[in-house]
Amino acid sequence: MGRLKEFELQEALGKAMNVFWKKGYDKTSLKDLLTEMDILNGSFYNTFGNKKSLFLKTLEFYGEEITAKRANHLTTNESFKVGIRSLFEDVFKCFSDKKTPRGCLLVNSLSSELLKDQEVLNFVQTEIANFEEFFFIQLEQAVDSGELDKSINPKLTASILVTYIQGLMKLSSLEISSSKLEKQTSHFLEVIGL
Amino acid sequence: MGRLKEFELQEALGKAMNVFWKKGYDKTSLKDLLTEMDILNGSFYNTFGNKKSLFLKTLEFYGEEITAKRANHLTTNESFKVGIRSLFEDVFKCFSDKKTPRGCLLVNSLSSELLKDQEVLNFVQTEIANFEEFFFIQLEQAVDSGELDKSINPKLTASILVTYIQGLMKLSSLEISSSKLEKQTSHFLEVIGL
DNA sequence: GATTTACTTGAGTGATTGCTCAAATATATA
DNA sequence: TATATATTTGAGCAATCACTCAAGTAAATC
Repeated sequence: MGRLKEFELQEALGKAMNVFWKKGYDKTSLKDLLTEMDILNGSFYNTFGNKKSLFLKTLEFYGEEITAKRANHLTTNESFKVGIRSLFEDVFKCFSDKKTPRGCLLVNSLSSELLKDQEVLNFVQTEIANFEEFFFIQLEQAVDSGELDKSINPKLTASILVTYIQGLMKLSSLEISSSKLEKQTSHFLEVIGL
Repeated sequence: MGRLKEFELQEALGKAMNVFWKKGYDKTSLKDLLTEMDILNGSFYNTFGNKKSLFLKTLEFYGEEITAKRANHLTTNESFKVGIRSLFEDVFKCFSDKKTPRGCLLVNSLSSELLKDQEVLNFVQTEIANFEEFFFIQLEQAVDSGELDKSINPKLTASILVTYIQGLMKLSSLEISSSKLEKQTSHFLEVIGL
């Protein structure tokens, strides 16, 4: 059965994700990745194929580890209003956390050139669409149950939320004051009726 | 007084901006720039110093050429409501225009690594702050004149607008359907009372 | 213990990166 | 027309890029 792997795949993937998150895809060199993942050239290409292929795997990892956990705030809390605030609280907590890179992997690491790659573009589009769909379902439930006002349009509100969050992630990577973003978000939620 | 320049500075700057806009800072090579600007190595370094210095100049150029013209929609139209819709119309027109790169130069070209450069970060932060301040002033006027409801908070609304627009730019670079973004934006404006 | 198989190691690939520099060229002034 | 000065030209720099490959090593199976 041959020699055993000397590193844990999930652990290495997590470390790679952090590098891409912090430096962006283009500015992350193989040397950066190998150093952080603590493996050598051969092991890398043997396991992950190439840089882009690893990147796609870290996008998947991000979806499972980060986005999914954030979505949980909506499903585990008793109401949408409480849940969505809990979700944003989590986002802002990450902004202050020095260990977590600011912003969102999707926002930070994707260059225009990289998005010309159909495989990457498709993956990201799907990820965004899923996130929006998730919001939509949660919003619809909250409207149907009477928690939220009937005047709220779940479809459009879901897409507005996604757009706003993308902007928030961008601004946070511009080192805009976290408390400023927190205040405006709180106001934003009230104004759109959530 | 020596030999004359064989290219127009503003024209070359505009061409450079388009390359950065389309490919992002990192993925734009000097070869890309020289080809598009139609000048040679020496002329480049003689005139612009280096790649980063040119980039900062194109950011300035973008502020004057693109952002300023968009701001005009608010000052030349008779009301804020009409003006802001005219501004967004302009943005969406650019999304459909094949010649203009999708999204915003600031959103597309800035990598996390580049933002670690204090000069770049400061410039972008100021640009964003100015844009927000402009919205604030226009909103305040519209509220004072009675065009907009007194319940509208000009400061917070201005920052929400900036965040939303940043998100819109990001999503447009992800090739999200322009008509979808147009519909949700129209709804967004109504919901926040504009 | 021999063989097979998978992983690790590290030197090395050609291509590309941003940038330098000396020589050639063109223009305004003396 | 001669001189001073600014721009253009293109070869070439060291560094870095993603990636390859052959040799070495460790484990499972026979």
